[in-house]
Amino acid sequence: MFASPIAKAYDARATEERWYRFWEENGFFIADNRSPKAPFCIVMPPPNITGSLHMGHALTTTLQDVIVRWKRMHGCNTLWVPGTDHAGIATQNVIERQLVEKGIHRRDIGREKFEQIAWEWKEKAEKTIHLQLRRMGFSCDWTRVAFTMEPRMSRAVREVFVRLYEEGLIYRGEYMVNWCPRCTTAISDLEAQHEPEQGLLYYLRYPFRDSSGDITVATTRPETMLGDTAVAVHPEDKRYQEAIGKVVILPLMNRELPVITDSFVQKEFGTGAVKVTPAHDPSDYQVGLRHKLPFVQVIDGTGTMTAEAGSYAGLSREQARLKVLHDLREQGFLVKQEVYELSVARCQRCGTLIEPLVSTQWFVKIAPLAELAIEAVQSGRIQFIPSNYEKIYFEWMRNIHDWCVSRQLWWGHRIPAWYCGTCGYMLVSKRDPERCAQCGAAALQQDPDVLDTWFSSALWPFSTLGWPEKTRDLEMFYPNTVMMTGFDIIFFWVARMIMMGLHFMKDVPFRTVFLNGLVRNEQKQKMSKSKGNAVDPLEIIDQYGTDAVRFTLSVMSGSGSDIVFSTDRMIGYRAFANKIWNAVRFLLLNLPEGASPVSQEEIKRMITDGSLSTVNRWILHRLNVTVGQVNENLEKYRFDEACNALYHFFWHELCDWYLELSKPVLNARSGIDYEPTVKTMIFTLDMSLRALHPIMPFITEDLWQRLPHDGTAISVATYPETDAAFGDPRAEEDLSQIAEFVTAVRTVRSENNLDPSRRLVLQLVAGEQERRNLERYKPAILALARLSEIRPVNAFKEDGNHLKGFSRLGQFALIPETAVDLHAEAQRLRKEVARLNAELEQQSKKLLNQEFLQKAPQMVIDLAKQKQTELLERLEKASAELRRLESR
RNA sequence: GGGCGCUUAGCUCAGUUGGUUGGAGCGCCUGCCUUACAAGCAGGAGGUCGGUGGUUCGAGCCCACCAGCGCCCA
Repeated sequence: MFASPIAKAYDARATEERWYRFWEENGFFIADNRSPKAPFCIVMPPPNITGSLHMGHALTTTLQDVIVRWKRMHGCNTLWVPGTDHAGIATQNVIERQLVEKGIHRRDIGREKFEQIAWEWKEKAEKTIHLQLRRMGFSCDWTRVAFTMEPRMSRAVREVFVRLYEEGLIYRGEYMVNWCPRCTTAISDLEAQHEPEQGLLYYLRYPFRDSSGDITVATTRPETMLGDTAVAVHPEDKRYQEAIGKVVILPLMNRELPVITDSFVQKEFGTGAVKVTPAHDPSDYQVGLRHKLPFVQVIDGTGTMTAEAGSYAGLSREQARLKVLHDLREQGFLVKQEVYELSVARCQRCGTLIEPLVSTQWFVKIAPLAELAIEAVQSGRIQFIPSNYEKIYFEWMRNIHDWCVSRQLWWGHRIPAWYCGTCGYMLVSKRDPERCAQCGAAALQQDPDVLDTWFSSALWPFSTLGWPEKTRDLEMFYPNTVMMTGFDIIFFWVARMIMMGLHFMKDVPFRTVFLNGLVRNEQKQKMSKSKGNAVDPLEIIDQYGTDAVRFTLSVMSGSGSDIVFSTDRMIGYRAFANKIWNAVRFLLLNLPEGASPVSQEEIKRMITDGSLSTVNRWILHRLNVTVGQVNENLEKYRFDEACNALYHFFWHELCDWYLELSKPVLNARSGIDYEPTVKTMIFTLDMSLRALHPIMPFITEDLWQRLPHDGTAISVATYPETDAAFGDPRAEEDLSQIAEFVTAVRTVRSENNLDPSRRLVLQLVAGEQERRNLERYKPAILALARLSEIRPVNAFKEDGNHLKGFSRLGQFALIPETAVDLHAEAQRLRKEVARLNAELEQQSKKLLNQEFLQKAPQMVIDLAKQKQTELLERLEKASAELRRLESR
C-alpha cells in the first residue's frame, strides 16, 4: 500500500483521495437492510442544487459524519442517505439569471425547454456537490443517493398530495398571499422576510362628499390609494365619532368611500384614521372581508399598475408612487410626509418587495398536523438538542398558519390536479387521468403550478427509504435515529418533517433533532453567497487538509452555538494532524522487525501479570479515561468536549510525557521494559487513532494501515470502549509526581536563565518510596529535566551555591555551574512566599469559620485541611530558603 | 409588540447537581534546531467571570433589578 517510507511531515493532499476510493471500493458505507445489528440512520439534509457547498454544509455534514462513523465503529448497522434538493424557486432564479445574461426570458423558450435546461444544470451541480462530499470524507451510502425530483421521490410527493386532499387537509382557494412580483409566484409566510427599513409616512387628505371638511389618513404606500375602498377609524376614537358613516371622495380617482369603524385600527398610528385597500394589504384584506368592501386590484402580479389604476395603468409600482405623490401634492391632497421606520417584507430568494395579492392557491390545513407534532415533542418522543429550541418550536407551532404550497414556477413537482375543459370539473389524482371523471371528456388541463420545495423535503425521512412502497429499508431505518441540521430551517423543514412523518408513517421521523449553529466569518457576519463573503470548503481543504478542517469545525461546535470561522484555528489543528503523524512516525522508526498487532486481551494479560511499568500503565489509564470522555460526549453531541479530550490526551499526555518517558526504554532496544513498552505503544496508538478516526478519517486510516494492525480498515474497526481493567489511580498519582518534579526543575532552571544545554547536578531530599519511584525512570527524568545526576542527600549545605525547588517527590537543590544571582532568586522566592501566604490565609479563614465546619460536607472540609497542610509545608520551606539567601 | 438567548484572559469559546487557587485553543513574552515533529520543545505573564443587590457556611453557576448585544416570530 505504501510506496515510500513515512514522510517527515503529513501531506494531506497525497493521502485523502486514495483512501476515499479505498473505502468506497470496499463498500464500507453501504448499509445492509437485513443485518441483525442495531440500525442507525441519518438522512442527510439535501443541499440545494443551486451551486456548490459552503462552510455551513461542511459544518453540519462533518458533524453528521462524526456521529455516523462513530456509530458504525460501535457496531451499528449504519445508514447515511446522501442526496440533493431541486430547490424550486432558488434554482429557477439561478437559471433565469443565466438566461437573462444571454438576453432570453424563460417565456421566450417555453416551459419544456426551460425544464430541460434545468435538468442539465441539475446534473452539473449534483456532480459538483457529490465530489465535495467525497472530498470531505463523508461516509454516506452512495448506493442510496437521492434527489427530490427523481421518480421515486415524485411518486411519494404525489401520494402525499392526493391523500391529504382526500382527507380534506389540502384545499384550493382564493386568499391573500405573499407574492413576489419578480419571481411571479406566491411564496409562503416563511419565505417572506420582514425587516425594518427607513421610509416615509405620507398623510393624505380625503374630503367628505358633503363638503363638511376632510379626514386625513396616513400611509407608507401611497400608490395603493388608487385601490382604496374605505377609510377606517377605531370605533372608540372620540376624534372621529362625527365622521363615522360619512362618505369621502377618493382623490385622483373620484371614488366614493365609506368611513367605517373597525377595532383593528391603532388609534396611535398616524392620525388614527387609515385608508383601506383590501386587495393590497393583509390586514386591509381582513377588513374588506369583514365589511364586505369591494376589492379593487390596482397592481398586478408583475408589480405593474392595472387598468383599475386609471391613468396610472402600465406604470410600475415605483413609478406610480412618484406620480401619485406628484399629483396629490399638486392638487393639495398631500398634507405632509415624515420619516418613518416601517417593516417591509421581501422575497427570501431575490429580495424584491413582496406584493400582497389575492389569488387562487393550494394550501395545507396545518392545525391538525401541528397538534400531533407538538405532542410528539412534548411527550419526549422527539428530543431537541440543544433543548431550548423546543420552546422556539412550540412557540411557532402554536401560532402556525395554513401553508401555501402552490408556486407559479416551472421547476418543481407539478400539482396533480386537472381541470376539465368541457364541464370545469377538478380532478386530483395519483395517476395522470385520461378523461374527466364527471363528463368523460378528454380535454383535461393539468394545473400549471408546482409545489413548494419544502413539500417534497418534508417527506425526506421516509421518501428516501422507498415509501410509499413497504420496503425493507423503511422497515429497518424508520424512524431515523437523528436529524442533524442548521437551526435556521427548524420551521421550514424540521417541523414539517415531523408533521408529515407523524401523519403518514404514524410515527416520528427521528428521535433526536440536533441543531448546529451558523458559520460566521472572522468579522462575525453570517457567511452567504449574496454577501460575497462565502468561503469554498474545498479551498480551505486544499490549504489545511480535510482532517484539520473537520477537527476545527467539530471542536468549535460547542452547545450548538454559532462558530466563527478562523484560519488560525485551522492552522492550529493542521499542526495537530502533523503531531499525530509524527507520533506514529516515531513508533514506526523504533519498531522492531516483524512487530505484530497487539490485542486488548494481550495488554490486559500484561497488566494482570505485572509486566507493565508505571508509565505504561499510566498511559493505558489515561487512554481509558479519554475514551470514556469521548464516548460520553459524543453521546450528548458535545463535539467540542470530545475533541478537546482527544487533543489534550494525544498531545499533552501521549506525546509530551509518554513518548518522552519511553524514549530511553526504546533506545536501549532491550531490557525488562522494552518489549512491554513497544506493545503498549502499538496498542495505545492503535486505539488513539481509532478514537480520532470519526473526526479525522484520512490521516488515521493512513497511519493505522502503516501500524501493525488486524482488520481491513480503521473505518470498520471497533471503536474503543472504557474497560475497568485499565483504571489505575496509583499509576496516575505516581506519574503526576514525576511530571510535577520535572516541571519544577525546569521552572527553576528557566526562571534563573540557566543554559538549557547544560546538564546539571541535582540534590534531592526525599522519602524512600518517592526515591524508588524516581529511580525507575531516572534516565528519562535526567533527559527531560536536563540533569547529569540526581544525588540523594539527607540535608542541603546551608552555604551552598544552589537553587532550591519543591515538589511532592521531595525538595531539591539544583547546582548551577555559575554563581547564583542571589538578588533574582530572592525576588522569585518573595513572590512565591507572598502567593503561598495569600492562599494559606484564604484556606485558614475558611477552616476557622464554624458554620463552614458544621454545614459543609466532610469531603470538602477534608480537602481544605489537606490543602492547608500542604501550603504550610511549602511556605515554611520557601521562607527558610529566602532567609538563607538574604543572610548570604 | 411577542418569544428565545448572550455578556468569563488580547481573540474565539468551555465551565455539569453551587465546593481546592476559574479552564482550553490561538495570540503575547522569554529561552531553546534536545536525532518523531521549528507545523516543534521548555518556561512565563495575563481574569474584581457586564453592573448592583439578594439567597447560602460557600456564587462564574441560583433569584431580582439594571446596562449592553444578538437571534427568531408578527
